[in-house]
Amino acid sequence: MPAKRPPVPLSRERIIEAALHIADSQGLRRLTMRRLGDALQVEAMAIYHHLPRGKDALMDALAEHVTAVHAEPADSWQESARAWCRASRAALREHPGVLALALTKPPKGRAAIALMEQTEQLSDAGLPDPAQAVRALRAYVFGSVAVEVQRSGWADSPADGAEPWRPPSAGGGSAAADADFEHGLDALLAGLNPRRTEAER
Amino acid sequence: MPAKRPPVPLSRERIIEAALHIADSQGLRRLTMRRLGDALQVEAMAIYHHLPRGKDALMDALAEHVTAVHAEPADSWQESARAWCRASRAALREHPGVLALALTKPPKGRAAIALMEQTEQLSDAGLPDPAQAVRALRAYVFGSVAVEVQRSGWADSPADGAEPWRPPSAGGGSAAADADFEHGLDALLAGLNPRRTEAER
DNA sequence: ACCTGAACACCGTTCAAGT
DNA sequence: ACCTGAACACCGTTCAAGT
Repeated sequence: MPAKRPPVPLSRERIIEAALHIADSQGLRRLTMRRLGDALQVEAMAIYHHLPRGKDALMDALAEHVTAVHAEPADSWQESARAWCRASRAALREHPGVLALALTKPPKGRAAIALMEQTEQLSDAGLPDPAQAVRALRAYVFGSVAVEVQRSGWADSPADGAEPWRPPSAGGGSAAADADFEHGLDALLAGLNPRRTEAER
Repeated sequence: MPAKRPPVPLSRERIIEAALHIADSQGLRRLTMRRLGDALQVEAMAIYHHLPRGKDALMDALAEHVTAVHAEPADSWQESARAWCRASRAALREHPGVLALALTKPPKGRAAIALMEQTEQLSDAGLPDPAQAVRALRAYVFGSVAVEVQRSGWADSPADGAEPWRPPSAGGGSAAADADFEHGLDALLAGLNPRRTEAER
């Protein structure tokens, strides 16, 4: 019987991946340094070598991971905004276990950079207050995902599956939620428009 | 020297009040059964007599407390909706320490009842899909409070004051946030309107 | 009925030590 | 450089016991 040497060395990425899996399948309160070590086939203390600030650093990294979305600028600012709103929603929905962190922790690192890029895209398109527009769009994504995940009852039974998460498919399920999201997004984008009609007459 | 007998007996209300104070001033992660006991001048184990399911029950109670807002029905459904949106926002802003719970935990008890009341108010006003309207309004409140609290950097320094919380008053502070909120709320309410103009012609 | 004390299993983090 | 083992202070929760 061959002696087991850790096949793949520990890394920040592998730690975050494993942490997301635990949080999504068992809930944030069960995400523990020791359990995380077990999942990675390593003593919990080894994690500190890759995340020096310990659990706080882990929480920050999780929030950043699920919140730092990048989307290529499109033809119109509306399409650009639509793209990263959809991407943000998808990322948040995929990881309900860290949603509380994502909605609550101020953006840092790559998340903060992504925010700046988005603001710049809207600024280049000539929007009068691009920062405010980005805030409004972020608020929309945050709010709709929060309500959707709340409604799914995820927080009540976070121990069912190992997969990312599947909204209750029958009756008021994912398709209706998607339609609601797109509909509200359209309305918001229309509201953000520097009302061309008014200026033209 | 008179012997100190606990002056006021422990109660569910006093426990929740103290817990909110700790969460808002020090952060949710520092809200501990033992610390809570200290704040209440009692051994931690005494709390279990009033909250049998322990810390889980406490978390539920906190989410419910900050999320169960009641507002009297007004003349129009718009004014009713405006009233409880404002009340919800105020309650959430007052307690940033439990915002993560409020946005994440499915509504129970008085919170669920408040939701039903709101749906009924919109239903009585003849809105085609009152449940969806309530969801949209809730999402709006959740999202705007989330970005506002995030922006305030509260999660980065939850140890500064004992008072509920004061948004950074200078430069993009509370007044601008209020105006943004009202403006967006107007737009949303307009969008929810069963477009009278279209039906009339 | 309401609270305490001791106990148990578990947690985050440190530090010296191993390789 | 990367990981382990032992240790420390702290945590949630139980249970029998006190009043």
